[in-house]
Amino acid sequence: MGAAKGKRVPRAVREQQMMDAAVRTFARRGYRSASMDEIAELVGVSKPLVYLYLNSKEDLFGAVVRRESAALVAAVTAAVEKGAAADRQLWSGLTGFFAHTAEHPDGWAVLHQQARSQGEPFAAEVAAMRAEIVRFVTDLIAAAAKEAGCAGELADREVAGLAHALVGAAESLADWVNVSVADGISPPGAAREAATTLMNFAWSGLGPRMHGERWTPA
Amino acid sequence: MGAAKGKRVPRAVREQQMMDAAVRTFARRGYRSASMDEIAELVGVSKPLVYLYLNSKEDLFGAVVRRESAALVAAVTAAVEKGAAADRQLWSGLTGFFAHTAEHPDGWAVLHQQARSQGEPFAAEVAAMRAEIVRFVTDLIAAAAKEAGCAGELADREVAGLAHALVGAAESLADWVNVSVADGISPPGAAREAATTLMNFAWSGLGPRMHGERWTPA
Amino acid sequence: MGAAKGKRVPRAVREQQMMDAAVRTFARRGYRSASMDEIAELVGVSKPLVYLYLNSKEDLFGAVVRRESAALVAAVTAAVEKGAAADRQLWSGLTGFFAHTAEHPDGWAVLHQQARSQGEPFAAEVAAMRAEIVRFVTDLIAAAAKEAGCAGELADREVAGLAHALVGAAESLADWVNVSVADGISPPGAAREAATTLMNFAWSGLGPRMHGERWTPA
Amino acid sequence: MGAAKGKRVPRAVREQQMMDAAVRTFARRGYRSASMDEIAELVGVSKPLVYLYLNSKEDLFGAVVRRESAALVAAVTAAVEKGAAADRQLWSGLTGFFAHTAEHPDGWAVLHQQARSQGEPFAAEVAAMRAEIVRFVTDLIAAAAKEAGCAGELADREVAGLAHALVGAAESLADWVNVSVADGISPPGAAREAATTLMNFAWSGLGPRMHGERWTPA
DNA sequence: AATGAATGAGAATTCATTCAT
DNA sequence: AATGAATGAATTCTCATTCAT
Repeated sequence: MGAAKGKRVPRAVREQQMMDAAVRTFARRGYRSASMDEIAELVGVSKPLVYLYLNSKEDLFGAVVRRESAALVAAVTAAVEKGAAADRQLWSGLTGFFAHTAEHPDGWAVLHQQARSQGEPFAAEVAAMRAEIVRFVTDLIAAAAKEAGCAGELADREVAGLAHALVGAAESLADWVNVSVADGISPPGAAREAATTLMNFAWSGLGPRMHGERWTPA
Repeated sequence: MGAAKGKRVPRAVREQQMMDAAVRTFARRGYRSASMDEIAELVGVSKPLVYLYLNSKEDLFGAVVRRESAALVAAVTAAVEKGAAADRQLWSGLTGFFAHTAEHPDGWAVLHQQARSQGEPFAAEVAAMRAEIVRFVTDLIAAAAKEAGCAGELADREVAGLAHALVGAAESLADWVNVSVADGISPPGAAREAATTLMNFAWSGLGPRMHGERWTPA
Repeated sequence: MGAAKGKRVPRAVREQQMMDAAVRTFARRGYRSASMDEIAELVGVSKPLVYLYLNSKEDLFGAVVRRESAALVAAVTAAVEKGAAADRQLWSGLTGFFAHTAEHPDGWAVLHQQARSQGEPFAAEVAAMRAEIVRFVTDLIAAAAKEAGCAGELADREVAGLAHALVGAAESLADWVNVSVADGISPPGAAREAATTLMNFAWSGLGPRMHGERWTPA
Repeated sequence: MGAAKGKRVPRAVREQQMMDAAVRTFARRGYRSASMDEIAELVGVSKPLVYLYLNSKEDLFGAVVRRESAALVAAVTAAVEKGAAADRQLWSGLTGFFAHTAEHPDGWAVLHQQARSQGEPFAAEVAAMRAEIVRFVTDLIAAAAKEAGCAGELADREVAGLAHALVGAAESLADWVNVSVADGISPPGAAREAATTLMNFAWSGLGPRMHGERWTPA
């Protein structure tokens, strides 16, 4: 892969190529095992150029983490149908999430598996991004509770717990979908299917679900 | 530090000491960054002895992963109230899971964060263990469906998806609980609380929950 | 920083700017640690321009050494009161030496500390310059001896030794004065003071000095 | 050269071998240009062993500087005839200095040329050692002045200046002797000759010397 | 049961230097 | 007169691993 070997590419473009290669390499090898040599070779460029543009392995990883974080948040944000009912907003956001992770499995692996298992600079960065999403979900749950006229039934801590559970469930499903799909089935359908399954689980609950009740996007 | 520096310790004991040190080191540094030097020093023995007993870093990590996997599965299995209703079994298993991860944060970190982000030998091992748990949950859900007289309502794939979602939610909650508790609240109570929160989420669903419905262990 | 960033500067001027930056950088970092990047940045031009004008790091250092050598020799030569008595000539030359090294500490550091500790091309260059000064001093001592009617008392080798001692004493005093003065006392006065101290030491000797004898410029 | 290639040498011995090789290499190449590879090869050992024992290039250089500093101070101290007259003490100390620098030219080069031109950690260390010697000389001059009944004639600052001049003269002569002798003439005689020349210069002064006066050790 | 001595193989990082414009 | 893009060649340092006792 790695960019047609044409020489003299402008810096901004090269930097993106380098980050692309880095995402791929970090996802496959892990932060420590990935070598700057491999990344440079993947871009079709010498190592010093990578250092000239991105300073160090640590900086490169940081830049990658930030870029992928921002992309994920942007994808989810863009997918949410603002103004809709809380459950509908949740469902659309989840659809965006599953679609994005399916389309960018390496970016997702860097965020979810590599960055979190590295020490403080990176784990914290991803944790912050995740906290942002958890907060979004928390707000939606609280909003839904208010809409439903539920007063005080749900303690703040329980809402937070539910949000964490929901986000964790989504992450787990994303992995499962990506693994079981590999790269065959159409992502759009799969993303909506996964989001619906999750809403059925989270919104309706397993108990009611067993009596044939089901949550639907409509 | 760690083990008392008395010499001439029997092999079986030394091996456990080494694995203890390895769990701690791998959890804190990650597989690649952890050094055999640090592990040996933590045990208070020389590196060659670690190699004599555990062969290689890879083997040591594998042994650690297997030991921690087995311990986790054993803890969950032991906690399940066999013969009880499906939801009660689920709840008791989750309680065991939360209690174990809270008591063994390093072991849980090795399994959940480190082993999964390493290449094939280890990721597969953890995946197998996880699959075992997912299958257990899947069976419980299916059993509950049968109990409820739900026929064909739940496709196999959907059940599998729900199980994955539930397991992911549990993992996420485990991290959240361990972080937010640090080492303050009593773990037993925290584990039951987390399990209950998760059952409320998973079994009753967010929708019903908002109208005051709540799942209880009793 | 450094030179105003105006473009299109004539070559001769740019070359001096580059050598100025080089003197400063070599003095502070040493030959090996100084980087062409830093020098170029200090001038406010790109590295290729430095190479275009000065060929290589080695050439640049050589040019700097030669320029600073010549400047030092010129300063001393200009300060010597030709035709005066030998001791008076020596004193005036020393005054010029101390004044120059105080005014050009970076140039002096490059000559005295950096160039001498580098390999053959540069150490030899500085040694040649130093030899020139030693010869000048040697001649002065020989002349003084002749004036004093001292015949054969002083072997050539001893005169050479005395000259080397005197030059070394001057170098040492130059460092001491520059350090202890930092940038406080007026350099002109300091230079004359140092020269007088040294003449007292070298010409009168410590023994006589202790009985109140003292050498004076007049 | 470098130690018979026999394997399994005790650590303490190896460390000395490494420092010997380092002195030689640093003296010839300079701190920056010397490579750990070359040092290791000179010892007949692999690079990792050098790092295992001496930590880093910086630490190795520091260890070398401290060892050579201590050796020089010890040599001078041992050579001083305690209790003798001030000039005699000075002469004997100088003899020790010239003998030591002649016997350990690489050590002297590391101290005088390399360490001083490196940045703060090392330059300061050598400066401290040198200051110790300057103080010793200062005290001798002051003592001589007191012996001579010279009261207040010599200001403290002038004494300090004279001491600096004397030390610088000695350093310069050491270089000159080592260069002009290379490794031919008997060092003991050369050291005494250099010391005597310097005492003639410093103690009697050039002026008196020209009238046939001469300082003698006796 | 245990260790001091030693290394092969790599990894990140830096730097003087050139090419094409 | 001047520069953005690019690299070959080191160099420091680390680590899993073994040997001889």
